[in-house]
Amino acid sequence: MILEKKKMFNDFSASKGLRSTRQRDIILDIFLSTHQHVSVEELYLKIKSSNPGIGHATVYRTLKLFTEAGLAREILLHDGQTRYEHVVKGEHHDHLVCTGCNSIIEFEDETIEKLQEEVAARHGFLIKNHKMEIYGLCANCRR
Amino acid sequence: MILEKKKMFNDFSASKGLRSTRQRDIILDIFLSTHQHVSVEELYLKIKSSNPGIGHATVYRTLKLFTEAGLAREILLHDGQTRYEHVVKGEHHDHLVCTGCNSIIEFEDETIEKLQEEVAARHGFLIKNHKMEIYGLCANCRR
DNA sequence: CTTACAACTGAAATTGAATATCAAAAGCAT
DNA sequence: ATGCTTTTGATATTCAATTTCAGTTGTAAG
Ligand SMILES: [Mn+2]
Ligand SMILES: [Mn+2]
Ligand SMILES: [Zn+2]
Ligand SMILES: [Zn+2]
Repeated sequence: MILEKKKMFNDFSASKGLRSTRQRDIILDIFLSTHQHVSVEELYLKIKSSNPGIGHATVYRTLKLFTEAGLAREILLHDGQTRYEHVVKGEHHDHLVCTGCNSIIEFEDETIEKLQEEVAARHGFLIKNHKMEIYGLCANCRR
Repeated sequence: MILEKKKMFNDFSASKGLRSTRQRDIILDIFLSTHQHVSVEELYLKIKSSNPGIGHATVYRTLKLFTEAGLAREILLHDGQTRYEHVVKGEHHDHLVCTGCNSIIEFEDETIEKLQEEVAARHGFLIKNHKMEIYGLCANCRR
């Protein structure tokens, strides 16, 4: 799982002529060890604690590379913090976002995905990706 | 249509004890005259050209009021610009966003909306609102 | 093992959207 | 008209994110 991701990034680096650096290895390790939907700042602080030398800019740059390489996905919620989640090959999910406690529930719905394809086809539109976020209150926050 | 919106905002203002000001009237007029999905900066520039006195902050503040009043909706795409679109009472739509030419196609799909309700119900989640954006290439940009 | 050079890094500066501040102006109930 | 409160807008500030650039590092060739 983790090795597979590292291989993915190695292959990506090779294909792009990128170099292998200590910083990228460390950032990938720590990213893979975080929970889903980690914010850049959260990740940066976690990295700092074991590797004080690594800079802000490098973390931002490297997360963009992970996204390009297909092992991370950018998430923009409504809190001004960009988050990244882990991409699992062949899987896709969307989000229920609780505005009460900020928790995020993931879900998959094959029928919705199919209908999206149909909508796109009806407009001659070629889908690259999509996002769907449902905002509201989770079971805990409702009562 | 436009009169109805103005009434909506008047009612909202009254209910909140807000005052009626020249600036809010102008901003509402010009907002209602813009295309869908106008960015704050676009709107601000349009306002400036006929009303040089009106400030940046007022435009931001007033758009938030429109959103609260239920006649505008905030849209965050991936270009770092907050956009606002017109809300038509009783209607809802989502977006196909072309990454080639930045055009936006609106669509409605009642079945998808129903399925979202079901997903939420399955998780005991109470929906307040949602957004769905499908990114890709429009018919023109495909070829 | 050098050397050469492009890629990479990180501290610091910069950008840019959005918000906060606060004195002056304007709305409104009396 | 008066008095009080809201609103405004120039300006400052915030904060995430990007850019800059001099120094460092990876790597391929000699
Ligand atoms: Mn997720
Ligand atoms: Mn729209
Ligand atoms: Zn919750
Ligand atoms: Zn297009």
